[in-house]
Amino acid sequence: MKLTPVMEKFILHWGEMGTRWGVNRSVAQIHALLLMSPQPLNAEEICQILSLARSNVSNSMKELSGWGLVKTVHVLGDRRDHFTTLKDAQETFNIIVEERKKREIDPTLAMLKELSAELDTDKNADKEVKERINNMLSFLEMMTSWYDKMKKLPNSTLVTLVKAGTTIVKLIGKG
Amino acid sequence: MKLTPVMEKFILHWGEMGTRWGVNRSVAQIHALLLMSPQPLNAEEICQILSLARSNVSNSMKELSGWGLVKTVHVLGDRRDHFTTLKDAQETFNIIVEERKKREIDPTLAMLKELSAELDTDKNADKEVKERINNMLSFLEMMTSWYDKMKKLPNSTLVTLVKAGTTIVKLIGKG
DNA sequence: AATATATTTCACTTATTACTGAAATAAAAA
DNA sequence: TTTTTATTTCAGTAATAAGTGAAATATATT
Repeated sequence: MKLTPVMEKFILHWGEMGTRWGVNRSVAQIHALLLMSPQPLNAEEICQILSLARSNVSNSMKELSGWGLVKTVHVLGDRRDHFTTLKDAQETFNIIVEERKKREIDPTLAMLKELSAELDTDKNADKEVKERINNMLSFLEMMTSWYDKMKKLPNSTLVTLVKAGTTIVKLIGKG
Repeated sequence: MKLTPVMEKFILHWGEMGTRWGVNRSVAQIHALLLMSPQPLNAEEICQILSLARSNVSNSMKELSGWGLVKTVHVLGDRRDHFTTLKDAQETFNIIVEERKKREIDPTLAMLKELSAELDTDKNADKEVKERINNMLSFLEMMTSWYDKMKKLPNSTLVTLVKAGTTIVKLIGKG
């Protein structure tokens, strides 16, 4: 496959953005390439298009699979693995949010709960520190319980909600 | 100031999490320390408590100020700068979201608009590529316009909304 | 102005992460 | 079973980012 200038720009931008999100450039570039590619691509093709080492692609595919962003598919009469990614922005977003929650928010919640418990049994614990830990803990709990409810809704309902925007505020009689 | 075991755990965890979010460990640790500290701290104290070089603290403070997370204050009769951070989880969250939007979403939106325009003037542009770029663009536009509306609301209203959760869905007659 | 203190800059070192290429392993075809 | 093809592992290298300490600059005090 030959990259069009548009594809190339997209891939390069995605690669740079990836680095800001703790995803390495190769991984993000491969994801971007698969987003643009009309067909699934095999590892060899990815190497060639992005000028990456075969081993790098192999590891990157594992990383992307770990995020649930890439699927391995097969082409009739071809032994090699081929890769595709979800093409819908909203679904992609949902997956990334879910993964980040699992990797970053959940451990933080666990840590805060632990600390909160420790502070409860400690008589000379600083009151302010206690307050702040609990403030953080309840904020995160509020957010995650909201998130858990929202993720049960179908995407179409979410879109309706988001588009309704602040008219909801009027319905609920606040603001 | 002497760190309690709770503070220490919190700071170390925050430091690790920072690295996953593209913030370096020192910066995140300093932020965590200021979150816990009852009083504003000067650079020297921060060095000593976290065992960091003076220059590292200097640069980290600049980084944190850039994010709008830290304020410089003064103590009567002391020439040195002292630093504090917002103590409220929700406000902190708001600031970080706003900054990340500015740094990551806005440039991506600009890029997508550019590509979308390019594809419009290109007669042999791949239809699918066009579709995906536009799908992404409209998703991000939807999200940012929603975000812009939400950020105008006072925090208390947001809390009400979040706590209402899916009961809103019933009000709006969906799901 | 001279001295003392506080802060920043910068060249350098150290640590971390990304990437490569060769070798090992796995899987299929002959 | 041997050969071919595909994939992964891994040790080493390259690139990047983080952190240090000395020197320079800035700011206040005497």
